[in-house]
Order: sequence, then structure tokens, then C-alpha cells
Amino acid sequence: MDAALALFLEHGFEETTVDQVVAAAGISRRSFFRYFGTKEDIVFGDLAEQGPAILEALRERPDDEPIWEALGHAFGVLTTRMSPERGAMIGRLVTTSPALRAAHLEKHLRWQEVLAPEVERRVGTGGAPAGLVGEAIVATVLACLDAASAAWVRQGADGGLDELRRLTYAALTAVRSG
Amino acid sequence: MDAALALFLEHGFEETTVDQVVAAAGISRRSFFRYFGTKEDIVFGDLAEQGPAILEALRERPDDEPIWEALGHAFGVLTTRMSPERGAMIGRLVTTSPALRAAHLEKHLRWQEVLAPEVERRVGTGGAPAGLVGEAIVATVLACLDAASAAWVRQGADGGLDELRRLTYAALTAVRSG
DNA sequence: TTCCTCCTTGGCATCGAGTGCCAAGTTAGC
DNA sequence: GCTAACTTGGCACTCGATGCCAAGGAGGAA
Repeated sequence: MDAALALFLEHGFEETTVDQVVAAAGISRRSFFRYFGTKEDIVFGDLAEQGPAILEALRERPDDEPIWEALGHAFGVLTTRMSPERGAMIGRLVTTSPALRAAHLEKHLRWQEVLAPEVERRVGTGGAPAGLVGEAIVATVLACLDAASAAWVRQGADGGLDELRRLTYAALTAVRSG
Repeated sequence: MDAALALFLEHGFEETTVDQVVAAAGISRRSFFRYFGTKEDIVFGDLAEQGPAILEALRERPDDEPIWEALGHAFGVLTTRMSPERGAMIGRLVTTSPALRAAHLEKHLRWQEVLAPEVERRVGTGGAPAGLVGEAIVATVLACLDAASAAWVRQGADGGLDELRRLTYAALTAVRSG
């Protein structure tokens, strides 16, 4: 991972081939694909599989807490498993590579599937078809998180993860009162 | 396109190779890739390039119209360029193929880039860093549109595009008042 | 130690998407 | 009927990804 990320940051993600990565890491191509299902997995690590952890954090929030705050706290568990430096690096890579952006969004969809039922249990369907409200709410939070991440990266990841949280909150406020 | 879509619907998108498509269509592999940059482009056609058309539709809405309604009408131009049948087919394929889903989201990002500045011109930045509010709002509308599309496909695309619009409206309402 | 077993590793062949290059054919204009 | 411009297809190649199999190394049981 270290070898790969260094190469990605220097030459770009698409421009770096897996062969270069394995050469730098001193392992075989075949072994690489045993540990990383895809080239994108190097960047995201086990982030895509954190859905259940986020769900658990959401379940621990009191039922009468507004859903937006509850989700904000739930996604907070990600920050405890990631340094601001790693977050900034992922953000920078994601904004410069379409392939990574697509994988990033796929990861969000995986989280969405896991979280939507619990969200809908809390807020109810409001008469809409099952699944609609839960998915819409989770997707909105993730959309605001992405917009905030982009702005955070644009300003050089200044202010660390607290600033990212502040930007996310600002985005959600704008969406919910605009 | 017709040959490919028939194969996709019958055998699935990932399971169908480009070689099968070009064999069915009676053209060469090389010519195929001159007209479709990627396999995914068969499904989405010129949809990804409709950003400017949506932007123009947004510009024609009065400045004092609430941004949500304005965006709702702007995205309406897509329905005028697509039959309900094609919409339902795209929706069905997208929900069953990760690769298509990724391309679908990439397309949304392209729209987002085009629309966000105009949205932010209308609503202002609200003191947040430039770009944040515009991106967040457009991304939220697209998130609700996706959730609505998924629900619409789940119920068999019943009720046509009017029903899809209704579901999108319901999702946005839930998000903005939940 | 010796033997057996399990797991890791790497090499090889293969597939599928996508691209550059070039030659042949087709169309359009004069 | 000639030429120029464009279209088509074949070929070779790159790169990501996967299945299969053989060669090792670690560890336990006798």
C-alpha cells in the first residue's frame, strides 16, 4: 500500500500500472490481486466494508435524536479509523481520477444499502413506497459529505477533520433550508 | 444499440461481451469502439452530454422560483428526450450491474459540474466556501432522483414518468422536512 | 528428525475492454 | 473517370483481472 500510494501521488492513479506497483513492492502480480481485488482497493482499503460499523454507531444513537445528527455521529466512526492525512490523500486522488471517483461512489452505495433500513425504521416511510425515504436521506447525507470533501480538498484540507465536519454541516444546512 | 440492449436484457450486462454485441450487430469490433467509447455508452447513449441542455432549461426558469422546483423542471427536459420504456430499461439494467451503476453516477457528476455554478448564483454561498452549496444542492436532487428511480423500477415502472416525478417529489419532501 | 498437511506464493495462460496504426474500400466533389 | 476525404476493418498491443497448478515454507504429530 505504501509503495502504491507513493507512486499514485507522484505519477497519478491511471498512469501507474499494477506492474509498477508490484515491482516497487517486491511481490508478484498474482499475489497482489489476492490481497487487493482491484487496483482501486489499494486506495480505499477496508473502507467499503465499514458499512456495518457505521450502522452499529447509528443504532447506538437515541431514537428521538434528529436523523441528521444521528447520521452525522454515525459517520463519525470513520474519522476514528482514518487519519486526516489519509483522508486528505484519498480526497486528492479521488478528485483527479474518474476510476477512483466511480469506486468511491460505489462504496457509498454499499453503505447506503446497509444504512437505509435503519434510517427508515426511525423516520417512517411517510406514505411513500418502502425504501424510498431511507435511501433518499442517506444518499443526501453522503452527497453533502462529498460536496464538503471536495471543498475541503480545494482549500488544502486545512483545519483537519473538524473543518470537514463543519463543511458537511454547512452543506446539510443549505440543503435543508435553501 | 438495439442488438446490444436485447442481449443485455436477456443475458445481463457484464455477461455480454463486446464481441457478442458486434457479432449480433454485424459490424467489426473496431468500428464499435469508434461509435461507443465504452461498453457502458451503449446503454446511456448521449445522456451524459445532456448537461448543457439541462442548464439551459434551468436558466429559463424565473430567478425567484424556489431552487428545488426550478431544478425539478430543468431535469424535466430529460423526459422529453426519452421514452418511459427506455427509462425503465435503463433503470432495470443499472440496478443489476455495478459497472453500469458506476457509469451512471459518473454521468451525474458531469451534470453536477455543469449545473452547480448556476444553482449557486441563484441561492448564494451562504458564507460557505465557493462551490459547496451549489454542489450539495444539485447532488441532493440527483440523490433523490436516484432513490425515486430505484423505487420506481421496484414497482415495475408503473405509472410512467409522471409517477417517477411524483416519487422524486416525495423523496425531496422527506429530505427537506424529515 | 521425519513426515504429512495447510497455507502462501508465483508463474503461466487466458479473457475482456480499450487504443494506435495502417491498409482497403466507399463516398463525394469536380 | 479521377482525386480527395471519410469510413471500415484487421492486427497487434496494453492493461486489469481470473483460473489453474506447481513449488515452497510453517507448524504439528509421530
